[in-house]
This record gives sequence, structure tokens and C-alpha cells, in this order.
Amino acid sequence: MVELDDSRSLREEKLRQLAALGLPYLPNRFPATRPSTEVVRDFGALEGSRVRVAGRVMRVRLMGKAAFAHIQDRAGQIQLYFKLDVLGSEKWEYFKLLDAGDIIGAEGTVFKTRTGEVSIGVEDVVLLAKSYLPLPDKFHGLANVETRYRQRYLDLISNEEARRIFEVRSSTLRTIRDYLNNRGFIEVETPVLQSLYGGAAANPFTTHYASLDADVYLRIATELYLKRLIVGGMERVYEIGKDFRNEGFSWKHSPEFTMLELYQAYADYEDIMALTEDLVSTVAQDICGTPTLGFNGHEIDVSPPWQKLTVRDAVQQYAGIDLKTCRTVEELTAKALERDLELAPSAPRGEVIEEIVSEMVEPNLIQPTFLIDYPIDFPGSLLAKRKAGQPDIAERFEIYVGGFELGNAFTELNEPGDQLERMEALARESGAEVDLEFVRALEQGMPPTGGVGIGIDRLVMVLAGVHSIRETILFPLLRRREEANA
RNA sequence: GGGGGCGUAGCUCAGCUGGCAGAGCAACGGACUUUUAAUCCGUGUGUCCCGGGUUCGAGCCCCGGCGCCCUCACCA
Repeated sequence: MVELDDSRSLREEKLRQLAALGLPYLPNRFPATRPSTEVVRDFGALEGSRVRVAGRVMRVRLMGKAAFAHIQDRAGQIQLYFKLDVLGSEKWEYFKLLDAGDIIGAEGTVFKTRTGEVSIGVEDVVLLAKSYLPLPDKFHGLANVETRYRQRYLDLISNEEARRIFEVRSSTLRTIRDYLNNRGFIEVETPVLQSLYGGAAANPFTTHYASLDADVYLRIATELYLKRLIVGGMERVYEIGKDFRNEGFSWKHSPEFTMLELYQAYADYEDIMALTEDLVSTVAQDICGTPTLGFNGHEIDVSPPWQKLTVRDAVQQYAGIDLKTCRTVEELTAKALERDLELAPSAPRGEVIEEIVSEMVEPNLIQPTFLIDYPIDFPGSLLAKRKAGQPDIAERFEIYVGGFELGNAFTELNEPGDQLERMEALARESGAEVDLEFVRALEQGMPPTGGVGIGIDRLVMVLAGVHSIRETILFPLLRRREEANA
């Protein structure tokens, strides 16, 4: 009947033929539909009654004068049964001009087939949107990683696993918000474009604001602004938003990622540990129905309480080095080099410890662990308060699950003098600019405060059991590419 | 940025030692009124990522490039 070379013009021709039948097609709306899974779930009540559904045609099995098709909607799939006798010859012709991939609306009677599948005996069908392009393999789905990311819609259409991951992500965000909102936290939004960046150690993305003729940065953290809000009396604040770090991609790093940061006044890092383990286990229970998660070949139990391990004990346990007796950089560096660690020749003590921890400790922290009490000169402790009576220890913890870092937290440094000194020292070493306005906010008086930052993408990785951060990001950044599709 | 791997039909993938470009699904034509990875009969898939080179002959070998994946490095 139709003899055209490519599938697109074939489908265009089918649409013309369908239009020529004079029946309704491509309406602007198709209201009052039920989700597919609701029809299946409520079969007992719906059997024999008329329902309307809509979705994408995924597979068609044409058998002469009858046909089965599955449509997919946001909830799942349902089978439709088309029969010449029921539809009448005109509508039957209309149906036969539809293609796999088309979006259709259907109305009909709920019944169960001989093999027991809840289905809809279609009495009326309408084309809602034409698909001019073929679907990926109906059995294998779409496997090509690059295509899955560049054309994520195809991934979502054809791979149930992709839909599942992003449902987990959505539920994670919703559960976290519910949890925090119920505990008196308020959600805020702080600037993404900043004229001075800070709050973490990372290279920023730089852009230019024409109106001010000034370079501005995409934020690398929300910390310094959220603490200003604590100074302002908000007491319990959180932000869930994108941070941007101009660094390499890896299975656990994305240049653009989502971070939860929360701050609670009158709390210290012990309180924040309790909050964190309760939050994460609540989210896991809510989303997965269990505190036991499969991740990267491990069974991870996020039920509280989590193991607490000081950096000193961890280094003793996993590297066999006693930080208490081994006090000079030279001694420590020698021991690290004995263990085949790579170190810059003049690395300061804090960096040597960091190298030991990241190489020999972290990969072993599979079950949820609070690694606590960092040496004050350990990189990343700039904004952490000193432990009472132990000025060389920062009240800081990092969360490890499955051998990788999930979050970082402090009893927040609220002494402006100490903060300024430490920022100035860092500025001398690394050239980082001191955020004097932040220090001035501390001078106004910040209550004792605990705070934590949790990588949402990484949390979703653990909750969904996927090993690549890109799997948790709908549209991961890819190099631009010429699309040569005709 | 370094190292390794991959790129073949719309999709999933084979392709041997360099010798006519392959299969399944999808598509198209036909049969079939409860199928479900429907089945049966028939048809065609193509910038083998791009550009050079070697060769009588390149999907395969060599050089250069592009893209993706893994890994290392970077990551107060």
C-alpha cells in the first residue's frame, strides 16, 4: 500500500491516511484518564465498567480482525484489546494506521483475558500524538550509554530501570523535605551566582556578568550564606541545590551536582550525627521499605546507630600508624611512604594524614560510618570549630558508606577571630580570598551551630543501588556533538 | 591531561588469518477475532564514527581526528 523508503515518511503517510478517514485525531486534550496501574489494581471494582486511559503504544500484536497492544503511561503499562466487531470497520482502519510509539487515548471496558491479564476492550480510540521515529528494541531496550544520556527520553521510554532511578531520586528529595520541614527547618535559596566563592575547596566555574562588567562564579557550596541566615536568627535552615565544581568527572563526581546543606543552631556535631543517621535511615525505610541496601556488591545496613571512628583510631586501625606518638611531619611522611602512598615532597602534616585516610581508611568504610575528630590542619576543616580542650582537633565528621564519602559536617566555627586567622593563613598558602563579609556576619554573633552537607546524587546512588553518579542525573553534561539524523 | 576499551542496519549485537556486509527485534507485504519477546510466509535494511595511508583487495592493518565508557591524575 505505502511504498516509501524511510520510516519517517511512511509514518507521515499513515497520518495522512488516518486524517482522510474523517474521524477525530490529534485533539488538544484528552481528559479524565486513569493511570494504567490503577485499572489493574482496582480490577475487582472496575471489571465491566468503562474507563479512559492514555499513553504511548509500546507493542502491537495484530491478529487479523483483532489485536492486542500495550500502552505505557506514567504509572506503567496496560494491555488494550481491539476487535473489529466492537470498533466497527472505520475505527478498525483507524487503529490499523497507528504505529508503535504513537501516543493514543482509548476508552473501553475493563476485563480479564483468558491468560488472566487485566485489559481494556477498546470501544473508541484516538491518536493524540504521532511518533515519527522508531522505538528502541522492545526487548533489550536502549543500551548505548551515550544515546541514553543524549536522548534520555528514549532511555525513560524503553528502560524501566531508568524510570525507577529517577523515581527514587524524586522520593528522596520529597522525603528529606518532609523530614526537615516537620522538624522546624525552613528551606531557603541562596545565590548561585556569586562575586566571591567559598565554603569548600574546589575550582569554580567563572562567568561574566555584562551589566556589572564583572566576573562572577557559580557557587561551589552554600555554606557561607546559610550561616549568615543562622546569624540572622533563622536557627534551622536548609537548602537543596546545585553546586558547581570545575573538576574532573568520575563515577562519583559530576561538575554539577545537588547538595543538601542544613544548619541547626544550638546543636553540635553530635546532634548532627544523630540527625543524619535518623534522616538517612528514614529516607531508606520510606523509599526502599528496608534499611538494608545493596550497593556495589555490599549489603549496607543504614539503621542507627552508625559506627563512630575517630581519625586517629582509624589511622591506627587501618594503617597501623599512631598519630599520637608520630607527631612530626617527617616521621609521618616516612611511614606513609613505607606504605607506598604518593606524597608531594613538602606536604604538610594535615595533607599527609589526608592521604593516609583517603587511601587506606575510606575504602574500608563500607557500613555507614562517622569518621570524626579531624586534625585541625586536615584539609577541609577551615570552617569547623575546635574541640573543647583539644584545640588541635576539629569537631568534624564525614559520612562514609560503601567506601565513599556521602557528607561532611562540623560543629560550626562561630568565633570570628579564629575564623579570620584561619582564612588568612589559607589565603597565604593557596591564594584563596578571605570572605570578610562572612567574618563580619560572625562578628554579629552566631549561636553555637551544627551543620552537615550531604551529596544528594551520591545518596541516590546508594538508595537506588547504582554505581555511577551519571545514572542519577537526568542529563549529565556531555560534549557537544553534531547530530546527523536525517 | 595520561593509560586502556568501544563506535557495524532504527534498536540489541555478531563479523574468523585482510577476500561479496550478517542475525534477532523493529519496519514493510500477506495469513490469523484472547495474544503477550504472539506465531507463520515473504521483502529490504548500511556514510561499518570521520579523514588519510598500506594493499590486487580494508569493517578488520597503520597514522591523524571526533565521541562515549573504564581507569589514573586533579579535587583547603
